Amino acid sequence: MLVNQLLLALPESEFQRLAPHLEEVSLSLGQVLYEAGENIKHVYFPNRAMVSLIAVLEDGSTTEVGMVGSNGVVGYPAFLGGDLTTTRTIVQVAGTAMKIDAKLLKREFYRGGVLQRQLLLYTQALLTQISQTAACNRHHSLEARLARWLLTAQDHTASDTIQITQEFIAELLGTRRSGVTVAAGLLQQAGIIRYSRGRITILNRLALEATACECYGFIRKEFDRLLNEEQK
Amino acid sequence: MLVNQLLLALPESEFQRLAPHLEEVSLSLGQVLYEAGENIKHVYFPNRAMVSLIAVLEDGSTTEVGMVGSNGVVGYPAFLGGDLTTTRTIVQVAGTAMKIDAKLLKREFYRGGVLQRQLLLYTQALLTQISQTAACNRHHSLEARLARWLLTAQDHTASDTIQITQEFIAELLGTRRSGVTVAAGLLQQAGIIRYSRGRITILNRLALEATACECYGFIRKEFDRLLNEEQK
DNA sequence: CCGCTTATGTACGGAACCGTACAGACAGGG
DNA sequence: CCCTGTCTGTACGGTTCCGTACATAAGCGG
Repeated sequence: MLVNQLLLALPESEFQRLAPHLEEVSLSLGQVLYEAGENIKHVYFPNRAMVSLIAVLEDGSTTEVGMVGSNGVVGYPAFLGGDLTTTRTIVQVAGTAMKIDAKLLKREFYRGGVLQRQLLLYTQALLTQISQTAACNRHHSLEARLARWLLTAQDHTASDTIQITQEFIAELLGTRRSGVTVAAGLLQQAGIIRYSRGRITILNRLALEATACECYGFIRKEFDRLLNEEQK
Repeated sequence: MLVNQLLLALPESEFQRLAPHLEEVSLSLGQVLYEAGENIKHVYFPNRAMVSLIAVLEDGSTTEVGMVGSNGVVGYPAFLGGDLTTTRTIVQVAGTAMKIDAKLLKREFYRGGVLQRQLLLYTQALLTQISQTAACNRHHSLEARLARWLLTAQDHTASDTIQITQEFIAELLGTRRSGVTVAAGLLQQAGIIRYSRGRITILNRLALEATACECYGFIRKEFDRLLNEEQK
């Protein structure tokens, strides 16, 4: 079902131009949408799925720089014009997305209109998210960053359980797996989450918010400002 | 003198539309172009000046997320549409810039054309820069990041001396001043730089490149690809 | 030339995290 | 029901960097 907010914000006439070319596809957990350096052929508008943008360093170490959910779009190089992406892009929470040919979207983008405006606003929101993440990575503790990640992940899903192993979280946070085990253990002991073999359940969201760094609220607020204001 | 590459890349006709509204202003060291959260009234196209985008956390700690020189533009929220900026923006290397009213630039941007294309390509380059910085901040040592910063700063200036105190570098790298002293001391002992009361001279650029992390070359290559390719 | 401000050098205990290793615990297939 | 692969818990020395403090040095104004 189409729930992507960028698409839903389009006026009927603009949406009808895209509609024939939108294909609903299912995104499965772990699916790689693009590898770093790859040419973008398709753009995805997630519906209740969540996708990570991951920077990959030469030694193979990784860091998640952005998370895209049903309020966003995956594949910004398609409309910004650079074509190639520099971040590995992986499905983190399974779901569906509306898929569209990159060149076609680019053509529609250059017509201007609400589509263009929405995509540019989303780009700015993403810039804020990534910028804040860069600062967060310098200043905030692993536990705080883990809490932030869990909150954001939950925002992008309906449910309060997330399927992901500690190994994978470690790659996103750019740290060791055993570090995640310790941090997650603290949260679990405090009764904030429950953890078992690749399934995390959030038990106490308020406490999680208290543990997370400011970056969670900061980014969320900016997304609201940029993307939800006009729906009033 | 106008040397900003984004403006120079415009065809004569487009440039003439902007020209009457462009004002050459001098940017002095330490000048704050925008504070975080501020509404953007003017956009700047630097000429041989360098400007830092700085994320500011609640406790006042800071981290530089991007550096803009004469190949770029300062004030992306003006044309992306979000108006407000979330990063403090400071002149790091004095020089001049072409200044233009934000609303006016936005209007020209929405006409499409080469201006729009150039600004969007630059936005993608900036996204790459910030993303890489986020990963860099997790994985690379202070010394490597310092070396990268010096190289990038030199790229944005004509000369091989940079005016900046260790205190200020510390704020950009998101670390302590005394940490910078140690890292800079290592570079100085190796004969790579010379340092004295707010003036750094780069003596051996090749050695500096060997010390810097991969992020320097990675970002530079992507900027070349996106912004210099079409001038062929 | 003196004194003051600003910039840099250095030190030191402590915290967070790394790299690595290994043990235990759980789930699913044979 | 056991075996195996996967996931999680834990440990430990080492490293980097933090927070803080204090000392030295370089320039500038008077």
